[in-house]
Amino acid sequence: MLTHAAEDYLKSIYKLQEKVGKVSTGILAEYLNVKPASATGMIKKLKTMKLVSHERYQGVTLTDAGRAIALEIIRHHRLLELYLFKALGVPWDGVHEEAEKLEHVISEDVEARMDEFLGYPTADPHGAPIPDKNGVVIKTTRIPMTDLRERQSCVVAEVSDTDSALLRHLGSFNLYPGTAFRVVEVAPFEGPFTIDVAGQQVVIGREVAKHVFVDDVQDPDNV
Amino acid sequence: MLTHAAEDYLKSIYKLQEKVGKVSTGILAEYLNVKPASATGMIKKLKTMKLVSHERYQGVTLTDAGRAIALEIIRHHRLLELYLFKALGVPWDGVHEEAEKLEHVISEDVEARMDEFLGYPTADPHGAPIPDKNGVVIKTTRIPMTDLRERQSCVVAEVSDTDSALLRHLGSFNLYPGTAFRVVEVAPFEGPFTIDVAGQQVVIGREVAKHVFVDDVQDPDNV
DNA sequence: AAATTATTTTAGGCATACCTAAATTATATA
DNA sequence: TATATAATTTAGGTATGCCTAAAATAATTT
Repeated sequence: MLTHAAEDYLKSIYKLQEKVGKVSTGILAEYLNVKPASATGMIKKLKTMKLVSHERYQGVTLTDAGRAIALEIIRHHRLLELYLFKALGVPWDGVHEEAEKLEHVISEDVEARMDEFLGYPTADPHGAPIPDKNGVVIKTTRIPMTDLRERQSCVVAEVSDTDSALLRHLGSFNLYPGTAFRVVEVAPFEGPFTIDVAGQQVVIGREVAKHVFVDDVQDPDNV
Repeated sequence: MLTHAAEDYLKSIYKLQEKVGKVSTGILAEYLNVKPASATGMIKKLKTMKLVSHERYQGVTLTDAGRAIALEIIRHHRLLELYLFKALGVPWDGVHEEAEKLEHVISEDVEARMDEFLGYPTADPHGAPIPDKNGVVIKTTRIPMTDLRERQSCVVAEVSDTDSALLRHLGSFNLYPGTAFRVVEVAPFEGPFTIDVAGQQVVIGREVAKHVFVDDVQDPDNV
């Protein structure tokens, strides 16, 4: 069996691979809040287990076996988040931290029961896709909110799950996955977005908008 | 924060203190499946944290602070068992193992939500009492089934939770906490018990009966 | 009381996973 | 191309928590 630390490394390598492509030791260490030397050590260990490929100074890549484990952990995490949210009413800005601890200890049996209870869901409370039991992830188009132009409408698809304060902020405007909004105004010089959510006008700073991803972008009818 | 190992030691010391009174290093080590030398090491560590008292060769005792932590962990464990059983349908012979891992990582917030969902219960699926938030345990009379005599009736109060096969065996006879039965026959020379459970006659071996504790013992009406 | 047996503790090792500091290798700049 | 800078790896150290083997202490038997 893998240690929790090893599982966290595999999960992080997977996420960074998705986000930035090549995963260097330094990037990985920064992401995990450890020193580069520690990352080197774990990478060597994972390599002996054939879970990653690695050539000195060239970055890490997951092997098929490593990716399978990474996706399993991510599935645990996201199912747990949704379960805590729906079954126990844990606020969405708290589920990430909680799931982070539980993902390493939950059994496949309990996971399957939660999956059934939730009706085999495909996204967590932040809109992130839940890999299925075989590690298959459904990828959908996700446009950063910062790409939107004035008068476009769209639906929130996903938001970053790590910053609890950001989530409370977005929650206060009802900006959950599934919520539709329309861009009223984009202030010039990288300024904030004014949007219309269910008839209410709300100002979203650019730094916040960078963490919101949308779907179903529609240009105004009267062009 | 305490390590999982330290929490397990405190919990075990508490349980052994209840069961056998004085807790020696050897007994503790055996209970935890570690060597006596390892137990000595952890006892020293817990002593520096003022969670146990210990004089060389004299056994361990929990301090008030140590007992509070032990009861907190036991509360986590038993609430989790009941939650897994009631909310997710995990069979009662599986909840112990599962809770054993979860008890160290569940937050007070999630625990409070499970407690509310369950309606502030006072016993786990095996009949063991759930300490309240302040560490208060309701103690009730628990007579070993082996003390019963022919024709007495009673109600199952509690069964050992650690042996999964035993639990499946008892479950197959519906011998859950709350189930009433009547002793039909006690075979001589430490032999098995024949009991009547809801009209069905069932034979319970003495070794099994040692792990069943009962309540509400009534002598036959026609004495 | 002395000797044997059992229990407990000390001493020294191993693996995990982190750290800092120094050495190495790669990359960018002059 | 040589040199400065940045990234990565190696080397050596810390803490946890387990182990075995040997020493110390306590309990039991003769």
